[in-house]
Amino acid sequence: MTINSKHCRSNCPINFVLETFGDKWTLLIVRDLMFKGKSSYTEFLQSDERISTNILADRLKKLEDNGIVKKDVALDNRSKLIYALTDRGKELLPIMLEITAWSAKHDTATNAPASFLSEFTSSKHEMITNILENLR
Amino acid sequence: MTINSKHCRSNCPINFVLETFGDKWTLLIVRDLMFKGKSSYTEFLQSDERISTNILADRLKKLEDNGIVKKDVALDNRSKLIYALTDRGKELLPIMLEITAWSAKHDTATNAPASFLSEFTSSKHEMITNILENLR
DNA sequence: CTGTATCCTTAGGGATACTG
DNA sequence: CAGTATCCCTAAGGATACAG
Repeated sequence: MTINSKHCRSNCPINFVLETFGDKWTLLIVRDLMFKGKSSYTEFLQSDERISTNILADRLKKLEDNGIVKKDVALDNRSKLIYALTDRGKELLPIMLEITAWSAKHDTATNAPASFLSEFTSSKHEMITNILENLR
Repeated sequence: MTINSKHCRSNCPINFVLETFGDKWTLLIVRDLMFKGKSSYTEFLQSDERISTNILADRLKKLEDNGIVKKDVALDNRSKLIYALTDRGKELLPIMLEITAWSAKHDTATNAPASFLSEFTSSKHEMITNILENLR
């Protein structure tokens, strides 16, 4: 499957991710799934950045269309829907960690744990496999 | 220096980069500086994605304000201006490479060299120091 | 709980002309 | 060469009400 097969400004790989993630909201949903243990619509709504309901619905749909997120009925509660990252979505992890590292280094106000930077620098690979194991 | 000290939706590191790069154009300028050897206003204008002149001026200004890009007079031609990445800008390289790798894996139309993925996977660190050396 | 629908406002962006 | 200045238009986004 090719993402955004319809309209692409160029065939550049950087531009490719911009077509999907080049807005202020999409990546926050990925973050919530990847690091915050969130999986439901209402949980996404409650993030600090206060996404509005119509934007959230739109971005979730696009993420599904692009094969980054999948939606399933909860096993324990049939009226509840569960969002999760697909394998393709999980593979965004190295990007997300590099972003976190860059921010942690350059933004004094960032809330990344102080230990993160040194841990990431010294054992990047172990950290990635570790997190991936805990992502179901 | 703290980027975006004025208005921040949250103190999350992911959100932090979104405040600067969460649009369709900013990262393309970084790409042009980092990988395409571009350094002048007119060179940026000529990219495949066809940025318009007012948007380019706006994004260059913001990148300067955020300490990611610096502007200098050319040594050989005093009426020519040269843009370059600051150290902070160069430190975006790991993010850019991870983005390229993800795209190369998931977009069949991407124009990243076929060799890139295997080279990046096997010798990430060497690749990064190599590129950094050639970035002046 | 998970969205739609609607309304309204603003920001982003294209095109083009012009300038020191 | 490196931008400003305009004009205009659309997409993005906030608020809120409503619905299966």
